[in-house]
Amino acid sequence: MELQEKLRVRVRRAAAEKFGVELEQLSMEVPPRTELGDLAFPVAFELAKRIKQATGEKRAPRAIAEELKAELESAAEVARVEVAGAGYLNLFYDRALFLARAIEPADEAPAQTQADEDARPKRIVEHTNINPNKAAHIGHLRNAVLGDTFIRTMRAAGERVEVENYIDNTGVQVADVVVGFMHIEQMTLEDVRRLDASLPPERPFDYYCWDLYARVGLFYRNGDPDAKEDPERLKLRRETLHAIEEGANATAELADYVSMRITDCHLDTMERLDIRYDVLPRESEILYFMWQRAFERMKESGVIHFQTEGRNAGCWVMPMDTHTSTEEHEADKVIVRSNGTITYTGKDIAYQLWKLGQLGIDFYYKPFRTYPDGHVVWVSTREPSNDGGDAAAVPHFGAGQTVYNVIDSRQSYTQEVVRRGVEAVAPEVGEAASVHLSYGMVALSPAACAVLGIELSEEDRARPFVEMSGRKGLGVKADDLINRLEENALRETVSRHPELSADEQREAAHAVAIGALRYFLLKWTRTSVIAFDFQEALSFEGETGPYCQYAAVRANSIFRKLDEEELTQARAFVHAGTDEASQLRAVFDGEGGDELWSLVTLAARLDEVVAQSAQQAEPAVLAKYAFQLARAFNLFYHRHRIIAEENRARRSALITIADFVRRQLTRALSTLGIHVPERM
RNA sequence: GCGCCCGUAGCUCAGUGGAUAGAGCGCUUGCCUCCGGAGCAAGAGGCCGUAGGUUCGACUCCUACCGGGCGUACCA
Repeated sequence: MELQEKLRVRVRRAAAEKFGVELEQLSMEVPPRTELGDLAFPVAFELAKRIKQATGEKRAPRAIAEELKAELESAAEVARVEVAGAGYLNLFYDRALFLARAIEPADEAPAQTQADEDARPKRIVEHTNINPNKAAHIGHLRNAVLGDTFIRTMRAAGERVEVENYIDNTGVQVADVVVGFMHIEQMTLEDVRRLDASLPPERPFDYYCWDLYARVGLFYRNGDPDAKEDPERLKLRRETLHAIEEGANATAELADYVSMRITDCHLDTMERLDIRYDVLPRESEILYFMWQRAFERMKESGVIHFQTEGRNAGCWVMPMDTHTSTEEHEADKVIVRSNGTITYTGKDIAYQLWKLGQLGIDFYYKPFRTYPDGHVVWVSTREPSNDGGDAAAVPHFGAGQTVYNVIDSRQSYTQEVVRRGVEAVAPEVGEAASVHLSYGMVALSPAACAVLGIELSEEDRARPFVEMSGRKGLGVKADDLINRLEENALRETVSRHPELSADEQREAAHAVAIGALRYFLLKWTRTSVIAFDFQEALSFEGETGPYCQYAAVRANSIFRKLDEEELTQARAFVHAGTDEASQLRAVFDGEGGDELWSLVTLAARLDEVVAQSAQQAEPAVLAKYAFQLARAFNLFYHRHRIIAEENRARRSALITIADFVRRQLTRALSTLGIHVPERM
């Protein structure tokens, strides 16, 4: 990276000296093939244009490139420079020198004190956010894996990040399940507790609620899925919702039990995927602590007003000039309903203002769960905690500089409203502080529907995919899919490695299953809709996580057979004097040298790919890179007998390259949340 | 109607304004002499939705059109 910056400066200086052109921007690219060079500057095209503009003189890009060539060639790291194509300036590194530098361990970052850490700008990422009323499905998994990987990528790029998982514990969806327990099953809180304790581990509480939630949907329709909802029965939902908001009654207690138990189940599911959180802000506390202040600020800023006429009479609304009124509805967005209750969007604005430190208020917290490594997830509470021990131990949450909300693209309108609300209340923070990390939904392919035994309507059959629906109980549960992946991986591991203990086999199978799942969810760019297909999701071959893991495992097996001493010697050879360097150059210049070299430059690109992936908030960039690197390594592995190589220079090169690539690949996978097992 | 997203190989998808548009799956054909075949290699397969424009240069940017998806709630 530093080297590239140095070369950039040289080109810019030469352009100024020889042609009198100051280039503010200078693009660099990687040539399509190694034989063309390691770095290309299309600068001559730009210069030709600028010279013509300034003087009217027409100069050939190739001739311009020729004039710049010498300046680049004089750099020590550069072996040679060629002018190619219509006028590219293509640069070739000194391969021996480059390899020696690439394998040097990165400088250790100086240890930070807590005070230093607290002073750094904080990014907040909110993800998962599953309604706590049923088991998580694969759509929720895409959200969580995307969010978690984005966090890992930002941390790898050196950022300070806080992870939040918003719990909508007082919403309609929770109320629906409570209606189910109370009015379909005629259960009290004690009954539900007893039921929960009696459920088998393979059909836990969140699974039970999944089915119950679907039954409630039918209940509202008097048992006919195609019928309209019965207003009498919907009244039960309204009453339940009201009781939950009121608090301090049996219904609210049941709702609290349900939502927290389900949240616990969700955290269990996410823990299987190595996904963890710092804090769980709940809607109940946002309403209790944050709403009044946020409401006042919105009124003061004039971003919302009280509507006295029309369809929205009696509501507090935010005008949305990006939208137009239609026959069905006004363009304004309702924030407070005419009955005085607050819409989801209203609560979301309050939450967002808190996340950006704009309300000057905080929640109370208590520990929700402690992970095996001691990390604590906190949950917001109304009262100071007395079971949490030392209040000073609570980290300072919120007040982020930038907030990323991982939410699917169907909610982009709501997110736009939130952003505008924040911008109006806190112009100094502005719209830029709120980022909607939008992604496409996970739908079911026709084949997946067939597997699940879902009967499709004629209309649905004509479509490429079918939307999942929690309300209808239509979808693939996250734990079911993970279970199937683990079963398949275990079967494979047992047959490949009968010599391993059962624990080791299970551990390897788990790593493979998670690798497969995380990679499957990350390989698509954010905007694309995933049409979920079992065969594809369960595959361990081709462009998959296990393919990448396998490459790293094979690399590790080389070093199991090699002495520690041999690696040290190989590295010493690469680092040694001019004589060894010229022998190394000969290796790269010899047959298959370009292929070896392209593997080195690809592996060396990890840091810039991580930076790019973080900057674009696009984990797929890193996922594709990991796959590409694994593919290149597999080819290398196939072509070269590393341990058997007798030529000293060649052997040293092969060993250090294999070691370098496995370290970079392992780091890339780890940033994707994919662990490399010992054997698989 | 309005807003956002998407049309690239048989299928599913990558593709910073730049050089010969790539991958996986599927299909055809080869490869265990071992550091692991969850692998490697080769082959077939493309008016990059259509038509204009900008540019030295367009899959990429702009405009129009055609086709698809999702929003556009006093649901969350």
